[in-house]
Amino acid sequence: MAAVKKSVSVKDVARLAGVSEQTVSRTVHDSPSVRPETKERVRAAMRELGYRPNFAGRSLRRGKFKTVGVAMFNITGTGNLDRMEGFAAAADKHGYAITLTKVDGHPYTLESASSRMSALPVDGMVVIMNRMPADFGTFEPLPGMQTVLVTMLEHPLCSTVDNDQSDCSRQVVEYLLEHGHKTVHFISCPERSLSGMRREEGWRETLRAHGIEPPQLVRGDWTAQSGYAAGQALADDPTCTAIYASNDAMAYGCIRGLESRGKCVPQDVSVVGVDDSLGDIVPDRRLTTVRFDNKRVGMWAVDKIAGAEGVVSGVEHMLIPGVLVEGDTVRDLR
Amino acid sequence: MAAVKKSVSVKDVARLAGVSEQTVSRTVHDSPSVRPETKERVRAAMRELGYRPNFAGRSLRRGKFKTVGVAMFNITGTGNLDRMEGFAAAADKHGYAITLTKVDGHPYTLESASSRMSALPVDGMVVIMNRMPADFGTFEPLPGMQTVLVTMLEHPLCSTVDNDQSDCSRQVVEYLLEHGHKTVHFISCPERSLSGMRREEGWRETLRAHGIEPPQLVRGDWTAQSGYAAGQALADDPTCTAIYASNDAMAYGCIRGLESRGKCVPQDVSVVGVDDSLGDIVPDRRLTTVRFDNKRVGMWAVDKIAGAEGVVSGVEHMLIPGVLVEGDTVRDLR
DNA sequence: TTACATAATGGCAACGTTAACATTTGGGCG
DNA sequence: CGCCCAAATGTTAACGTTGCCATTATGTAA
Repeated sequence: MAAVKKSVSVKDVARLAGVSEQTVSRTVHDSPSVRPETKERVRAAMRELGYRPNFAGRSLRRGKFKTVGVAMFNITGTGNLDRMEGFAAAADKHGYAITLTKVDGHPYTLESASSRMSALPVDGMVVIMNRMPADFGTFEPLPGMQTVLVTMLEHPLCSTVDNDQSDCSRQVVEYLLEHGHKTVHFISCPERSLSGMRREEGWRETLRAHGIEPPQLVRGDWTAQSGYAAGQALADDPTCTAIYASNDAMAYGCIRGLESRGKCVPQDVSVVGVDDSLGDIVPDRRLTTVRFDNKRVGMWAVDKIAGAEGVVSGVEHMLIPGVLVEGDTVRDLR
Repeated sequence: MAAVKKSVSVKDVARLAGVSEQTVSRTVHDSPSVRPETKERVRAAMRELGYRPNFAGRSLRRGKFKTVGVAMFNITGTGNLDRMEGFAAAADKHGYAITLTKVDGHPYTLESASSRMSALPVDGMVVIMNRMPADFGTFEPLPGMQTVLVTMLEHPLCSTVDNDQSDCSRQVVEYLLEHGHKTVHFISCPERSLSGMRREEGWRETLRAHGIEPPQLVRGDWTAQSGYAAGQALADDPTCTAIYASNDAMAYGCIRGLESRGKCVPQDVSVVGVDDSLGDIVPDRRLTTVRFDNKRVGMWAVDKIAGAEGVVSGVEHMLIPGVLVEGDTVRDLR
C-alpha cells in the first residue's frame, strides 16, 4: 500500500481525472453544467483517491459553517436529552451540525458562554440556562452571531424559548377544579429554580383567578423523600383533596406518604405531578402529569438560527405548552 | 452606528495597530517574542474592532480542527447524558470541541455514520452503538480519522469502550452468593439488546463458575410492569431467595410484585437491579444496584482521540467496570 | 459560409491564518 | 568604532475551496 498522502484535494482529483479543479468542484455540487460522462470520470477519481471535501477550505470560501453551537452550563438535567434530540433533528433538517460546549469551571455568565463559542466554527448559538446568569440583563450577543436562549425569561436582544411553566400550572389547577376540587395544595421546589418558581406563581395566580385563596404550600427539594414527607403532612389536612407537586418524583413520594397515613389515591386525595418522568419505572401507578415537549423547544431554537440563513430576523420569545396526561391518580368529585 | 463589516480579520487589526499581520497572530497566541507594549496596542485594536479569530482560516492553515465528532443513532438512551458529560469534559480538557450528529433515517450502519462525519470539521469520531450495525464486521474507518466505537464488541480496526456488563453480572451474582444465597434468579431483557445479553451471559457464567446450574430466567421488557409480573411469578418459587433484574425499573417492579404476593424485600427475597436510575424517584427504597460510570466511558473515548494528537495510536479495547451500590434490598443469610 | 447562441470547461483570485524565512533594531563587547 | 548576537518585527506563501469571468467546443439559424 502506498504511503497515504496527508490529504486529498480537488487538485489531486482534477489531475487524475484530467479536468480542471473547477469541474471537480462542480461535480461535488452536482452542477447540471457538467457532462454526465465527465462527472462519472471525476467521481471515479474521487473514489480512487478517497477524496472528501475539506470543511475548512469550504467554510473559509463561503464564510458560513452550517453549524449551530450549543452551550450548556450543566449537561445533566431533566429534559436535556430531549432538547438535544430536538437540536439534532432540526439541524439535520437544515443540513446543519451541532457543536456542543460545556461552560463549566468558568463563571456562570452569558458572556463566558459567548466567548467560548466565538472561537468555534458556528453560525449561531443556543445557550441552555438552568439558573440566572449574573449578566443576563446586560449581555449583548456577539455581532453576527444569532443567539437563542433556552429560558422562560424574556431577553431584549436574544430570542428565547422554553416550556410554558405558567400554562402548565394553569392546566393542572383548572383540571383539578373542573373535577370538583375546591382548592389545590402545592408541593414546591427549592427557590433557586426558575422554572419551579414560575410553576409556583402559576399555581397561585390560577387559584386567585378562580377566586380561591392559595393554601399554605409545602416546600420540597425535588426528591421523592421530600414528597413523602409532604404527603404525610397533608394527610391530616381535611381541606386537602387535591395535591399538585412540582415534579413527578415528589408526586410519587407524596402518594406513598399519603398511603403511609392511611389515605388512598385517588379515592381520598388526587395527586398530579409534572414532567412525565416516571414512565416505565413505577409499576403500580399511572400518574396524572404534564408532559413537556423539550424536543420541540430544541427544534425551535435551532430552527430560529438555521432557518434564518443570514436574514437578520427579529427577536422572538416562544413558550411551548406542555400536555396534561391523564393517569389514574385523580378522582372526579362531580 | 457604522455598518458592520462582514468579518474582522488580522489584516484589519494589523492596520489599526500599525503592525504586521504576523505580529497580530503572535499576539493572539501570546508569543513571548512580542514586546508587551506592542501586544497591548494590538489587543486594544482587537477590542476596538471586535476581532475574533476565524476558525476556518486557522484550521485550513493548521490542518487540524481540534474537534471530535460524536455520531449517535439514538440520542435518547440510558446513560447518554452522562456520556456526553464525559465527552464534553474530556474535550474541554484538551481544548477540543464536540460536534454532535444524529444518524437517523439513514441505514443503521457504521458506514453511514462515517460518511456523515466525513464532511464535518472533525479530527476523529466516536460512534455510540445501541445495537449491531449491519456492517460491523466489514467496516473500515476513514483514513486519517481516528474512530472510537462505544460498544462492548471488539472491533479489529477501531478502538472500543463501554461499560463492563459481564463484570457487572459477576459482581452482583458473587455479592448475592457471598451473602449466603444458594442461587440467583434473573429477570432479563429483550434479546436484541447487546448489553442486556451480555448481562445475561455474565449471570449464567458466574453461577456456573460457582458450580451452580442457572435457574430458568424470566424474560422482561425493561418496564416496571414486566418486573412486577416477574416478581409475582417468582413469589411462589420456594428456591428463589435472590433476584437479579437487568435494570432498576424491573427490579422495583419486581419488589412491588413480590409484595403483592405477600413476600417482603429483603426479609423473604433479596433484589438487585442495574443502572442506579431510581435515584430520587422512589421514596421508600434504596435499591441495591450497579452504578456505571458512563461519564468515564465518554471521557475515555474522547481522550483516545484528542489525546493522541496526530500520533497513530493502536487499537485498544476498554471495558469500564461499574460499582455495586449497597441499598436495603438484600438480606444477609449468613 | 458566417454569425451567433448555448453548453461545457478552464484560469484566476480570494477567503483568514500562520509557518518559515527575512529583515531590522538595539545592545554588548572587543 | 565596528562586529556580532539576540530580540522584535515584517514578508511571503500556502492550506482547499469556489465565485466570477474567460475560453473553447457544439449546434443552429441566417
